[in-house]
Amino acid sequence: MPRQGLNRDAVVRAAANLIEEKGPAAFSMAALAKFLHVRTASLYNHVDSLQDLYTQVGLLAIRQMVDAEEQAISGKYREDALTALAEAYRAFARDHYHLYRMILAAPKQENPVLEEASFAIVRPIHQVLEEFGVRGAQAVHWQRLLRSFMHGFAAHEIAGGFSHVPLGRDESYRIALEWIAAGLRAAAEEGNHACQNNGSYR
Amino acid sequence: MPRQGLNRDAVVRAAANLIEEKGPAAFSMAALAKFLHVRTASLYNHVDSLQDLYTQVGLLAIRQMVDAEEQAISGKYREDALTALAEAYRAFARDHYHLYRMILAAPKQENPVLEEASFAIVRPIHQVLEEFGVRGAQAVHWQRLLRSFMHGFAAHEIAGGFSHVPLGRDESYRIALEWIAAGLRAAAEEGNHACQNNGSYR
DNA sequence: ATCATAAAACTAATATAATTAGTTTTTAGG
DNA sequence: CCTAAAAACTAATTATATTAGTTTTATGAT
Repeated sequence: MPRQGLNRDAVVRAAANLIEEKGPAAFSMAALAKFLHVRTASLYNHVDSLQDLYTQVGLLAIRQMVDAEEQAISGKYREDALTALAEAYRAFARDHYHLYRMILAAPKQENPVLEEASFAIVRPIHQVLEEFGVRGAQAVHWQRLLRSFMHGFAAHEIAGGFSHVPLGRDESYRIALEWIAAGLRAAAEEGNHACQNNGSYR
Repeated sequence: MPRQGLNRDAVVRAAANLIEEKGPAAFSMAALAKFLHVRTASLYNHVDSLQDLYTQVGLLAIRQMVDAEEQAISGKYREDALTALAEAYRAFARDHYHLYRMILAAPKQENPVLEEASFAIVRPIHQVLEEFGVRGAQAVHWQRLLRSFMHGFAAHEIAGGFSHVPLGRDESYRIALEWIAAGLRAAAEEGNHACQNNGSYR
């Protein structure tokens, strides 16, 4: 048994690759073990359980996604940053869609690690909103709108839910983002001279 | 063996109930069989496979959701209809969130049945857009925006992704819908006196 | 160099899952 | 009342995750 030199990280990365390549349906401890030229039981030296492995893969996916987002917006501002962010989000979901699913597929109970990591996904979004001058409570509301839209669009695109009509999805995405950008400008404007009615937004 | 009087429909409904109650993790052919006071193998008289069962449960969920949407908007118009539709969508996802997941969890390959049924989910949305006077290509784009937002919001809410900040999610939802309504009014307006530039939207 | 120890692999076994084949029982219609 | 299809059953197969206990390999201290 020539030692394989595995560790937790290598196992998680291999799992992510395998899931991304063949899909989660084809994934199993046995499949991963075969891929790594190791017996199934050996994986438990590095990983607590299949659930644990899934959690780790989810964390990895989140980190990759946040990286992509931050890279996309670096050096860009306002509308450009918004477009770049949204395009990066969509591209990641499209190109790594098995991984993308695992991010939100994690059960909401427990998993404080994943909870915290998914917090990181919001940071680039808030940065863009900040540039638009949208702050405070408004920033929370608009972050939710933007994130919901991006995720929903990606989810439908992945599931093939937009394919009935051949009309360009790129076009749909662009139009939606333009309207959201207009909303951000309006919200920033409103936020500027709104000091007396601080409690009621809009 | 006092015959249980099962049929395809009863099995599917029981599966849906069981999944909704205990979650998909606790679901299995064995669990369903026990619930129905039947041996596991007997289920295969009514259902081809676990996959088949999942597909059927997904179809059932879609039907229930469309019903809820149509009931919500009946007798309402424009902004009222939009609000009612969105609220019904969100409520369904919240109250039946295990079922809601199965709607989009279906693999995009095969499953023409489910593909067709999910088409029905769009109909109520288009009806609302029609009332706003949004038609043609615009209707497709705005339907995608609205549907993406509703799904994304529901998905994040279900996953607990909005809970970090205690700021009201109801408020966020309301604000977003108001902005979308404004967009629909603008799109309808633009659509009315746009006859020469038919090809480029916005 | 050697050797003790912890980690990393292994073998073997258990429990549970989905699924299929083949058999018996029930029930509804002629 | 009897027959044939449907609905239940038993039993077996294959695959899964997981655990216990064992052997091997590196590595770091002597």
